[in-house]
Amino acid sequence: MAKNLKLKSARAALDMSQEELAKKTGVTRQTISAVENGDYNPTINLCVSICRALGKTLDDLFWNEEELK
Amino acid sequence: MAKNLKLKSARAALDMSQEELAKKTGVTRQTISAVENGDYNPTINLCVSICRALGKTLDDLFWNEEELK
DNA sequence: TAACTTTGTCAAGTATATTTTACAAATTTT
DNA sequence: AAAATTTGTAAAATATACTTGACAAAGTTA
Repeated sequence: MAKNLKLKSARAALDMSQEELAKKTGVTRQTISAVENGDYNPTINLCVSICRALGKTLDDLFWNEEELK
Repeated sequence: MAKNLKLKSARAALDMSQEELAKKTGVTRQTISAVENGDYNPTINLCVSICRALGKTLDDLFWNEEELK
């Protein structure tokens, strides 16, 4: 799976560490790392929590228009 | 968890059965039923597949602006 | 350069998403 | 009304999301 660079940069834009984001979303730092690196397939609830913590929407962070698999 | 009525109605608008949607998204009919009825928390990949099958985006079907939990 | 923070990763465990099989209720079609 | 299709649901099994603990590699700050 591909890295999620949109997520990574949205977090960087807020100068927030993976640990901080993890705490805000109620999940582990390792989980945030894995999501950013595309190591697996998070649940929609986690995706929504991440979006809320970063002031973004699902389409902003988890939707890729191009890759029409 | 709440029912996903946006999904249910998007599918109805295409006159597509749960079975058809299940086939298109590579998942079981029961899984589609469970997602529509809010019985659990699907993975983002499944949500994206569903969106693609219905010609919608994640924000269309899985984002609720109001409930700012 | 040395302390400190941040990030990647791994292995073993737990929780839960998804499958399979199956049956009944509800809806639609004939 | 009967036949056929669609949907809800349930129990047991499997796959995988997520946790915990831990260590090393980068990156940042003093």
